[in-house]
Amino acid sequence: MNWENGEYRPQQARAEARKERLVEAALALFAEKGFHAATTKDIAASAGVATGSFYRYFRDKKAVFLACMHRSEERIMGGVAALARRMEQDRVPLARELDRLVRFTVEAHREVRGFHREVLQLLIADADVAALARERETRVRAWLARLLAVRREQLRVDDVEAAAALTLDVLEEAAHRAVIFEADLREAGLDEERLLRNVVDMLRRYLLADPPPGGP
Amino acid sequence: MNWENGEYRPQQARAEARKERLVEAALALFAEKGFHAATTKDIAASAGVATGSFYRYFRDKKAVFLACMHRSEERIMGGVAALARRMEQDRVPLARELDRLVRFTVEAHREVRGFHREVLQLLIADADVAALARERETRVRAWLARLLAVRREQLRVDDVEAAAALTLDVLEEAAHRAVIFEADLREAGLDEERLLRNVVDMLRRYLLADPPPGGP
Amino acid sequence: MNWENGEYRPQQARAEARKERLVEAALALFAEKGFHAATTKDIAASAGVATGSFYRYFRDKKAVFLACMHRSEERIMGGVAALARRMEQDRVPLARELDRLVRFTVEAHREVRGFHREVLQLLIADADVAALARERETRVRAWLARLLAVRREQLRVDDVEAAAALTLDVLEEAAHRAVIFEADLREAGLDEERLLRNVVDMLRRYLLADPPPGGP
Amino acid sequence: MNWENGEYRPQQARAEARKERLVEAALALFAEKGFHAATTKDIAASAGVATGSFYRYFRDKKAVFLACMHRSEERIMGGVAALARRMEQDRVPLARELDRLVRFTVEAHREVRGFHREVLQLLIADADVAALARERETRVRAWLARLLAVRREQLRVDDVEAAAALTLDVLEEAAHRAVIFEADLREAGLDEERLLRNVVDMLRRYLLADPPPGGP
DNA sequence: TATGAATGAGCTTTCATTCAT
DNA sequence: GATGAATGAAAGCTCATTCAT
Repeated sequence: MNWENGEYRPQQARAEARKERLVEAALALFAEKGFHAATTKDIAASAGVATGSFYRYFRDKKAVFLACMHRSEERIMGGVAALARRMEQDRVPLARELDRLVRFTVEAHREVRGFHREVLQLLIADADVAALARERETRVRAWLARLLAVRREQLRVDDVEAAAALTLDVLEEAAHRAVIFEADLREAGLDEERLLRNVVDMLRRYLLADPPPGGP
Repeated sequence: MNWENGEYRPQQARAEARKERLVEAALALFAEKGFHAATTKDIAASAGVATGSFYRYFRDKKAVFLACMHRSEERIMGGVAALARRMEQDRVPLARELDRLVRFTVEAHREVRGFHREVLQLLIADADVAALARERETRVRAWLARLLAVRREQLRVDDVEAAAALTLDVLEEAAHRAVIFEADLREAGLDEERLLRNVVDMLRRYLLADPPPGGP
Repeated sequence: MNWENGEYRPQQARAEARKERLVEAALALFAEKGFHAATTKDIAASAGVATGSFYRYFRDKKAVFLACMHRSEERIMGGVAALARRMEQDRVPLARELDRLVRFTVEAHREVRGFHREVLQLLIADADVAALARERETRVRAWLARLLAVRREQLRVDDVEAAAALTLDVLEEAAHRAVIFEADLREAGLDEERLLRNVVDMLRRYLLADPPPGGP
Repeated sequence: MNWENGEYRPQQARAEARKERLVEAALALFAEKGFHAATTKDIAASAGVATGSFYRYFRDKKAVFLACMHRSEERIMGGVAALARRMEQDRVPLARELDRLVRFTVEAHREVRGFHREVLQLLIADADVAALARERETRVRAWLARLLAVRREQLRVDDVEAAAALTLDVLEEAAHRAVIFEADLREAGLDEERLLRNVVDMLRRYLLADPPPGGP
């Protein structure tokens, strides 16, 4: 057999597809109903497999949650890598890159959605979840810190570490607002575009030595 | 009888005190263990009443959660009102008020802590929770929008609505970071003070027409 | 609360009766179907209570099994004590006492029956069961050793310890045969009386310096 | 096809070897972990065949258990036959033959060990197991009865049938004690040798018209 | 009215058995 | 024929809710 971290590593294409479907189903259900409310039966049924089959691929419910976290990270990091490549190819001023970054973060979160909430939830209770989440955070933060560091001459802030951390927080929070609570936005008489323009403006003012003139 | 929104409105002082204790106990347990892990038996026992008595005061487990949300709002809004009064009494430039606001938000969250996490959790699955949360948000946002509006001459942003919304998001997110994930902060080589100074700086640059010179 | 060794010690008469019924039902079902085949649902239903109620009285399935062992021991030891008293009152030659002992052992086992088999079964897998069983054995063996020791002048064997152990084995085995496998006996063309007379005869020849003349 | 009593009767040598291995593996696992704890997956894996192949050779789990019983009987009866032959060759007094018989029984049980326990277990719940066990018992008892009958002039008991039955019981019980519960023996301050000498002594006193003088 | 024992639906997980490959 | 992944019924146990006292 071929087990690793409570997950079965399938050799065959069909098995891989099945496991894929299970992770996908779990991701959706965790996002929709939360970790506790989403039952393994639900997940299996939603993936079109029998209850027992779930346990061929994952040692227990937590294992599939961790797999979902990995999946979610892959997506985010895949996007981040693509973005980084694009930024490398056509160099533009940081002011415009910040705009891209904000738009990208929102799009990336649109897929991961409610699942993130569950991670925050289990973070407290479970050490494995906490470790994985922190690891991911650290990686993204490091990437952003490097990004800022190599553009230091454009910055007004000295403390690049702290700036990266706060920028990331703002990006995430804005994405949450835009994606998860669109209803809130509407009720507040706002819309996504108006919010995001303000976010970009705020980050520019905060980070850049020479922000573009004009408000959001 | 006198039921309202799944809660019993007690006439007698003793009953009022009991209900009080139940909400208090629930708030603590929800924050500590989460909505699902905190059992009604736990809550009742922790409040010093019998399991069955719980259901004299609340229609079900969700009802006490909503009551906790009200309680949590009362606290926040009480603090907000006190802050507003203080701001009214000794008028200082918005730049300094922003500093106060950030510190206050962190302190306010320190008390409500884990419970907030649960609200975010149930927000998605439950319409009542969502409605209540939105209502609260709206009220706080309106307050902040008014605060900014009357200091319009100090602002560089025109869209006060959007600015209030974004400012609130940043405040909340920063509070979460500072209060809930201190461990993360430490691991990232940061500390609360460094984070908060950056938050204040960012908000000043974003909001103020004439921000104080110097970085965070 | 009042928990002890995975068992709830009820204060009230009604609760006591319920627990009683549960132990009784468990004893019967374990004897009839074995530990694994007897489900907690079965036990609860057979005792006339809900599944969940089972777990108010016993921490888990093993706990009720241990309770059954205690119950079974109480019965055996109660009988042994009564027998010992009777033996004390009207002193008769050991030869006749052995007859009594055999008859008594059979009767005692008739009640406990198949449950004993389960004890033997779980003995191997579970340390708690093993400890309890060994303790009981030791106590009975000690009692029998004392019985023989004070009648030493009637014995032909010197090694009272070993004699007591073997006698006990023979008693138990004979009781099993007589009680559990009556069908076997019948098929073998035997009957209980014929078997027991042989047992008594064997023990007399083995133990007594001066066994009564004549065969079984 | 060629099915019989839930077992497939293979024609080919390779298939025969496979079935053999399955029975052997099952025997070991039943003895080690018990009927319920030993899974068909375990058994198949331990025999080096696929899970599904198990069901080509046995209708279900019970079928392999019955096959194990047959296998166990073959062993016992093989040993009995060998013993009988040896007894036929060098005729010695029954007193010495009893000693051999006791030692032999213990050795025979040492191999079958835990499996016997499982038979006792399933005996009650399952008619087929009971029938098979009874059949085996009957055969051995008949053999012992014949053995005693042809040595009738050395016996003090008349009822050879009953004597054979009881002797067998004692042999089995002693073997159990000696093999399975060595720990118990030690705790009781005894050892195997001391127990077995007493058993031989007891059987001699019980069976023989002219037992050797001296105690165990 | 307050109590807390009783309820039972529903959860996660296991495993004898089947069946597509 | 052999394989081992897939199946799903059923296990032990929990807990929101009810109800007799």
